[in-house]
Amino acid sequence: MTLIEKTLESELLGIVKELYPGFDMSGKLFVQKTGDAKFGDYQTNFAMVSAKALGRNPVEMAKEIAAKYIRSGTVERAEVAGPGFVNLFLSDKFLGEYVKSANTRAYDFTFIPRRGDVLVDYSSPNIAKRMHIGHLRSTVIGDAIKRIYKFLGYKVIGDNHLGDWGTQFGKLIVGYRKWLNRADYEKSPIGELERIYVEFERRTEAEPELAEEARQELKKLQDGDTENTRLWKEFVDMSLTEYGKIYRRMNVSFDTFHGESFYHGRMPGIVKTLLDKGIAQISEDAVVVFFEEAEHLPPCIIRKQDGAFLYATSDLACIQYRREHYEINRIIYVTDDRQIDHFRQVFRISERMGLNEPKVHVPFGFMKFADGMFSTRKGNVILLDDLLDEAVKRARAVIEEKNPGLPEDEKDLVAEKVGIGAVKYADLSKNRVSVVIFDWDKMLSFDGNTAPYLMYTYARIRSMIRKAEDAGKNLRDDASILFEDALERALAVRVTQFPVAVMKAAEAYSPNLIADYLFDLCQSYNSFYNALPVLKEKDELLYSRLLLSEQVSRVIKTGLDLLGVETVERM
RNA sequence: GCGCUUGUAGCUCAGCUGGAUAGAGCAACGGCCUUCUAAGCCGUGGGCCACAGGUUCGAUUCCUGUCAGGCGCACCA
Repeated sequence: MTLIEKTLESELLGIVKELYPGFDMSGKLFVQKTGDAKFGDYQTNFAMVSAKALGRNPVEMAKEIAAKYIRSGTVERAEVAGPGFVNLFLSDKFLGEYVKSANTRAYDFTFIPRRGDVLVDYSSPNIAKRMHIGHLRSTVIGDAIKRIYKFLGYKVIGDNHLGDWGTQFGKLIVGYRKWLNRADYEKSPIGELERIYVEFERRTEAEPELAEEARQELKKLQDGDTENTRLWKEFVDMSLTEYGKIYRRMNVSFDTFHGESFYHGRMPGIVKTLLDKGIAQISEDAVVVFFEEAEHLPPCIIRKQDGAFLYATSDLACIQYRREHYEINRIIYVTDDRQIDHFRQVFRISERMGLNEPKVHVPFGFMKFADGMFSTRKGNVILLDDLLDEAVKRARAVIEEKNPGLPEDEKDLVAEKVGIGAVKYADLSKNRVSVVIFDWDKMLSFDGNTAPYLMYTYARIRSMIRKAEDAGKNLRDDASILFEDALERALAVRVTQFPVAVMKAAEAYSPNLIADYLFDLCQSYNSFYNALPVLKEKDELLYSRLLLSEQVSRVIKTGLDLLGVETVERM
């Protein structure tokens, strides 16, 4: 179905064309929601934006435009306000019908240029390390961005760019040969590998020759040494098995797992190209790209003195690979903001190489404790599984208190969804590009703008609809949505705002805009729910409110799904 | 030193490509369950939107500068 803004804009376009023939209104003509119901439901700033170019008074223009709305079926009345706003009050009939058909037909997003593939890089854990809460944000935000772009009709590929080729493998191979505890390794493979890694870091201070040994093992691995390759493969496979469990638990999925190793074969070619084209040069035996002073970027090392490749090399190879295998619409990288410079470097270099596809880095603030950084090396991490367990445990306790009558197995299921939803939403509802101080109580809050609040609103509606069905009052196709109370109307207007909220979230790569929208919708619904009875009303009003409730529940479910948060029918 | 980033209520944060008296949640206080799930709703108090200039009909939003925090700055990812 056509977005309400599009309907209103095309109507406005007709009016404006008639009033100001020949005027170039590109980029000036748009309709947006209002901040307050007294300013109508939607508004346009066209008069204010165009007055200067037309040499007119904006208020007079606004009056001319408003006057043309007299016989519109969509707009009941148009008012001029302030310095030249035209405030549009939708007709109840149009609004009711729009809300009634919302969600039953797919929204029409064909006006968005959606050609090609959107590639999203996210999660990207380092092999042989258990996932901890530092991996949460990239995983959850990346997954949501993927879902949001899919919803808009893009073809999306989610790629887990695994850290499966870094320096840690040299250290792991050395440690594996020297200190591995076989029994522990069989019991908890990644746990033991982590221990070895920490051991390596601990000993390096006293035995600096270990570092050199690790460098050599890494080089051997990168040159294809059989034994080192076998070990490497073992580490990767075991890690992926563990990650698979946690991704399933979090309802996160990927289309490809092309880690850094996947691009290894391309890296010499990348280096050669960069040198041949004069983009890179040899400096202190390394291959380095330097930037212009105005770019304010530090030199970027493409190949180390010892011949090994780096993160930047694999990212360039990755872009090249994608160019050959996809029709790239854009590439989206979701990582913490410490990598901003890295991606600026990679993007600049790739452009000089002629790899000009749009690329965007979506940075977020990394998470730390009040007293310092997480570090596998130091051992002060909170494992992702432990965080989820704690969340589920707390959710279980609340269910026990609020809804003890639920069957035990359903309590478990609901606790899992509520707990995990709360954790994911805690990250998705924020837009902060600054450090996040980890705090159990904030991460696992169930009040206010949280997943449990939204899920609760959904469950309430479902419960009401079940009760209606039990009473023989099923939803009716021929019901109309009536606006007897301002609360109903405010709620209906919010339902119409959903698709644009999704578009804005996509444009800004900010899932929190959907979270904000859903929270607002749910607050509006709960006010309605609290003030206006549904099942006690006479039929016409009962079916109207039931249908409105149903439509709200669908938006909540769809919206939460875009955030990767599941709903439950009761809680 | 250079660069990036952040600064909004006591705390945690929204604020939609510049829009009308700046919004939530938590915390505090006062109400609402014989009525559809009180994980809820209604109300009260709480703000020179870090500071100073500039652009604009209009600035929390854009530009410049200052101050403060965080992060990055050749062979980690």
